[in-house]
Amino acid sequence: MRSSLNGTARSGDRVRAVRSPSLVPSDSAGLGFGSRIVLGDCIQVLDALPPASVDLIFADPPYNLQLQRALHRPDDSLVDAVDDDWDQFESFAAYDAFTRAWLKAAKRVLKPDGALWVIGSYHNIFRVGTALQDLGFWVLNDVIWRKANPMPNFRGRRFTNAHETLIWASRDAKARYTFNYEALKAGNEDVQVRSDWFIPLCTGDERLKDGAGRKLHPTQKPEALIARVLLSSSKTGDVILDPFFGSGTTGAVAKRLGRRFIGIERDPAYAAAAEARIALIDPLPEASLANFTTAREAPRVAFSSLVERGLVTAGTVLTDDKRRYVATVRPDGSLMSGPQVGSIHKIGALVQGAQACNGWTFWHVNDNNGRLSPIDALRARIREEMGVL
Amino acid sequence: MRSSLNGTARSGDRVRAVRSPSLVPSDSAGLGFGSRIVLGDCIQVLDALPPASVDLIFADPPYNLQLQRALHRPDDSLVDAVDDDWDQFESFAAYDAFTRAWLKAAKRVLKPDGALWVIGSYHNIFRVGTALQDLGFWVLNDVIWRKANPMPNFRGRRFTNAHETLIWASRDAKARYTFNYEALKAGNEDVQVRSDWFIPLCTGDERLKDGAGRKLHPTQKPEALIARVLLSSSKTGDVILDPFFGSGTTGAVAKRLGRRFIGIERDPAYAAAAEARIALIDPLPEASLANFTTAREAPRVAFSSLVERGLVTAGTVLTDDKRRYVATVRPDGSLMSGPQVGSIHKIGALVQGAQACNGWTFWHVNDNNGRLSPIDALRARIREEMGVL
DNA sequence: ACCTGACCTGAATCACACC
DNA sequence: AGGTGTGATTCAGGTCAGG
Repeated sequence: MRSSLNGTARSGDRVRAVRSPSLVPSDSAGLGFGSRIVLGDCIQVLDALPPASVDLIFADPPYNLQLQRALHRPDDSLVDAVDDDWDQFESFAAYDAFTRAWLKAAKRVLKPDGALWVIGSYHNIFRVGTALQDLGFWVLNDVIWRKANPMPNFRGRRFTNAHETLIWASRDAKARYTFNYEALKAGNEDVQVRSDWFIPLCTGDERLKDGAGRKLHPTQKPEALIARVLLSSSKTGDVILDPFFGSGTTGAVAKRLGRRFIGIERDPAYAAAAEARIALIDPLPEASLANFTTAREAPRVAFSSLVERGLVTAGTVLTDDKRRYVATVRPDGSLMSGPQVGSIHKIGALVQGAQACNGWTFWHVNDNNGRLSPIDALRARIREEMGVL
Repeated sequence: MRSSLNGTARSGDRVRAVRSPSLVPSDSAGLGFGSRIVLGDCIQVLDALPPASVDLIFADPPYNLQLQRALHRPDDSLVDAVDDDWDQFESFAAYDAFTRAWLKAAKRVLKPDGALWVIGSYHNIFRVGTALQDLGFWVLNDVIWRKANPMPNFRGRRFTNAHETLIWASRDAKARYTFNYEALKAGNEDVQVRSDWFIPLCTGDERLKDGAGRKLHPTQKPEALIARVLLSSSKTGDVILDPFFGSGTTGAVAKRLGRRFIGIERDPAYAAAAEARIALIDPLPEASLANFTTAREAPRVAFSSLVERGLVTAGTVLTDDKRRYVATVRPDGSLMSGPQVGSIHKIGALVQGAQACNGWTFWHVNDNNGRLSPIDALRARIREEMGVL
């Protein structure tokens, strides 16, 4: 397999562009001037690049998921798992060795003031972060990608795995890394951008499909995520390197944002799809580059947050407006009526024998004057604090 | 077993309860029955506790590298790349050794089905997560505490560090850990709780002050955060251990929520402040804390018992809710569909060509009005008779 | 054109009691 | 202790067909 990846390379030159490996920057593949996709093993390709030649690296390495068995949704449909060969490692030690090897090679090609982003999940991100630190990278932030629409936990055995983690690190502690603070703040209603980013998954038209209409790549990232990475920590004209290029999202975003890129990918099918994808991208007019706003928070408020903040205390007895029914607040934000436990809505429906009930308007607390006040009034106070109306 | 929890203090031990190290559980310090604060080094105290005696551990370990002079010698630290900055490697190695030592000691005192939470930031959480995995803990989720009111980044050189990371891990991959899924969902608008939690910092009256009005402890965590941890992954009466007790937030929340706790703290001033703080806590009313039976835990009912009791008679034809499939009840409680005979679940799956099927909710009978009613409703009547809801 | 509802899908470490 | 059978469990958002 490995030989086929670079079998066309000349002796002593394992680095080759998918197409037109010219010696000067060109754009015959439509990737943008100075940009290219290189087919091959990422460590070998990195080792063949000149040292200190890259401004920023974005890496989406294998996560080393350790899936035990098939998973079905409650409707019995099968979850399309990431079970590709490239994500299989024998042990944590094997994964660590792989991680240290590519990080070390990546560090060599970074300019002295360069920086690196890596994305991962709890399966691998701790290994990556530890390796980074051991190799002398200097962590600047860990950033949370909060998924707007994550896959639920179908068996109800854990919290919804609703985020992934990115680590942003400079080459070393002395590096004068790029951070476009003012532009980010200006695009964020004049508030500093936080370390938690709320961005939807890559779905719909943005998701690349194969000939049969199936997803081309199992882990394609949303362009909005990469755009925020590049806009925050690179400049126009910078060279961005992605050692696990996959479907080429980094290249697509880099081209659109006026950055150059080097994408390394060992699967020829992915590399070809990426090339075709990126060729269709039109760079944005320079004037328009740095505008993004953070997504609005979902205005949903959990009853449990009222309990957490002490607006309603556990043990409080709620009633309806005519004091016909009662229920007791539990510390987890559920309600109890006799032996029944459930949400404010479920228990509201249950005590009335109704199909459904809006618990926010149904249930009331006694205010200081002995008058009843709906819990919805308390929710409004939380929303005010959140800045959401 | 419970008496042995506090029967190990001997003269010469550095393990000592702050007050009243009695041989039986007591509450002379007002901490709640079975709860206590132990003064001493966390590893030594952990080693003196009986094995497999703790349900849940919550740990907020130090990450300040200056604390390392008190750390233990490196045990199995990995010697790796030769070009690393030696000083830095040394300090990380010392932190790793400390982390592995306390995690190993913590694992010993956990019950087989116990679990552990650790909180940290990008300075230390990767080291902790790696050590956890290497020691055989099984990560269940990483959870993001999104701070409602984080400290801004004053110099404008990074993203606002607006979150901290918690790792929730069971003692090992086989552990049947506690997760109060239904109650959490009920308190969250009937939507399962995600891995990102939005909670304010500990400020105002909740923040403990010293005599001069300065904050008593530099990293006091909000009670709301700990409450969500304990409510999600422990039961009333469980023993919660906090090896870095500090200002005693874990104890305060545990007492309020009807859990027992063991707090280990090496600073007598913190331990004393924690004790005083916790003594003032009133546990919530028992009515709001009662454990309840979830659908998973409800006693099994055999379909044959419905037939035996005449709730369904042999020969009845069952259908699904859309009357697409039929099957006939046999006197032994099995179903027959054509030539196939099997359980309500097996036949339900078979007629649909599905992997699995919950026969209780799939199959229906015609009630007196000619409407369909799931056989699960009949099971509920049996469970009522049994006194279980 | 617009609405409704059925159907599909996403980096997932997703049982457990009983014999 | 290993094999077997029961039976509990999903959210947001997109597409697409049909009215």
